[in-house]
Amino acid sequence: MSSSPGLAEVARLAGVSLATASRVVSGRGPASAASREAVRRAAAEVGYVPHPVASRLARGAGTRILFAVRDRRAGIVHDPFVTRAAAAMAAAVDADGLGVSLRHLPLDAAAGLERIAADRSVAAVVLAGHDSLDDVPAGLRGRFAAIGADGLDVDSAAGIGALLRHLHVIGRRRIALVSGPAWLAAARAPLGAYTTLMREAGLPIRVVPGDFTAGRGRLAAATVLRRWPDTDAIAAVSDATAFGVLQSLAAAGVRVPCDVAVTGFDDIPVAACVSAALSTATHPVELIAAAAAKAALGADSSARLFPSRPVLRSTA
Amino acid sequence: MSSSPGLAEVARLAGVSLATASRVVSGRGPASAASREAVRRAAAEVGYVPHPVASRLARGAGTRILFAVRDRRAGIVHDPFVTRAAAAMAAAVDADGLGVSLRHLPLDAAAGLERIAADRSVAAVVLAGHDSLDDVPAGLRGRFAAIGADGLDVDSAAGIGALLRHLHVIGRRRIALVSGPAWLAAARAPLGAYTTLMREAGLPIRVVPGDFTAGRGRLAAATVLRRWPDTDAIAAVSDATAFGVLQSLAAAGVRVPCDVAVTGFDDIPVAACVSAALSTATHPVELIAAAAAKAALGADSSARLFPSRPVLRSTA
DNA sequence: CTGAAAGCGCTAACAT
DNA sequence: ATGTTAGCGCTTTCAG
Repeated sequence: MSSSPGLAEVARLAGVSLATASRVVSGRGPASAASREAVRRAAAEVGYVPHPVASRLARGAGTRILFAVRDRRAGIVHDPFVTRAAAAMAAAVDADGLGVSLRHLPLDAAAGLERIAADRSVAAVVLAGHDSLDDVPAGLRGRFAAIGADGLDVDSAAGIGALLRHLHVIGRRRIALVSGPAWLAAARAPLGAYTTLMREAGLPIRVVPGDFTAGRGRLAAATVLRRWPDTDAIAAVSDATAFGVLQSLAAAGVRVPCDVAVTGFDDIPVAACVSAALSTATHPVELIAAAAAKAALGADSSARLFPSRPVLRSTA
Repeated sequence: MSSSPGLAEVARLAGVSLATASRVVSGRGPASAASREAVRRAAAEVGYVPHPVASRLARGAGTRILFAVRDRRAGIVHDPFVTRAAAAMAAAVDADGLGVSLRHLPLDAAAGLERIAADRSVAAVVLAGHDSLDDVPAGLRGRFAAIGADGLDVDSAAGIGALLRHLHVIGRRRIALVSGPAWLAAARAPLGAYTTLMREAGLPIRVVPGDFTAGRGRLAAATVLRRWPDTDAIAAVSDATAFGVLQSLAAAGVRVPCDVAVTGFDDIPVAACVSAALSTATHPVELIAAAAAKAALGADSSARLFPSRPVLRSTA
């Protein structure tokens, strides 16, 4: 009933050395079937729970994976996609006894990456928003991955392609694309897919640049309507952009999908819900979560009840 | 130019003992101004970067804070609110060299909590979805916080109250509430606020239970319309519910806000955008993020390009 | 294949 | 206030 049986306890009970017990439990290094069995049994008997922190310290490995997001705005860490990703990682590494931390990196990330490489508590790094991987320090070699710049990304060309084909199938022949910003590497694939497919089908190319936001989606739709009034479909490269397009079309009295069909990309949760600009009240989830983390760590913050502010829009 | 100067190096350079250096650097324990200064200088000189993992191992503290969400569905870890919270924590603990991991706990969480308490890699725990804190093991005492059950929550009573007052100001007198499930502690505050305010204002009480989802919002709105046809406002306790209400009203030909005003709660990002059910394509952010985490940790997964599936709804 | 021993980098008594 | 001395729990050469 001691606090927590360690590997030493297990080794003694199994009649082997600490080293052997370690080899068996961690699965690295040789071990005879006999001792393997003995250690297994002993571990089960005393209810051995490994201590990842000790293990990692001994190995010189860190205990957290750092999710570093490069962006102009520090608020990027609250971006829905970033949070989805961070949470997914946090769930993914749980079983390994690791955690993930999230960090915003300004555009000139070189220095930031050096500091990360020097931090021995960092087991590995996941980068996002890094178009070029040239500035990744050597110290990170072998222990980082880059979403969106490393072949590690959604197959947006195929996704957009499937949607464009669908539009063609339902008879649309004058399809416009609201693309991502031209300078963004991640925006090339959808644009390429669009261009290729339109050419193959002998259809006109109608591209208006966007930036993944609803605001630019609104502008883009207006531009499309003005420049090519006979457009019968608009494909946007993000759901947010599509929402903007829809708003713009509604304002112009264009019926969807009879007059103009619209497609987005992402399938964010609300994509399935219609809505009007909603009157509501804020819910400071981030503040509360951060406070909870601090509180759990022992810092007794005074604030326990967080204010909610009404946000009045068009429904009330 | 050695790999990483340790505290020993700093201590030697500062001409003090390891212990003193530790005291200064960690800030715990006494230290004369003189040695404090010496250590500071030495640390800066060699570019000392503390090793949180070693520190925490020596202290017997864990290296991650575990966000444990109790719910019926394992998919709760992808809930937008959960991800927002998890990401916010991950950003909050970054500076401390800690990480956060995310875990789903089934409804009979007792066993799960025991295991968490026994895991020495866990520095602290943040609980969500735990209405009662009776089943929290003693081993977690002093190192956990509970969102929603510990006074650590949004002030929803005030938030809803402000909205209701607004509705009253704009002349609404027959206000219905789509509440949360009756058995949920978190649902009591909004309901209480509503009841109190309606009574004080001498207005009728019209409550229909919901469950925070859009689906129940739709049903609830229909119920309201049938039961109290003269209702001129519907307050929902979540934005998702409000979206459902809006859909239902639109289907019934009720104009918003002229006929019926609607309010939600949460201010989720899309609350400001209108939309029709959108045709789009999936974007498996979670899969990619999890793969990225694994890849960063050295597991060479084969999948690098993740499939996107078209989701056809009403706009195309 | 196995064991003894020397750490990983820092902290915490205890004594001075 | 400071130094000495054991560890934290596990890994890993290096012999045997």
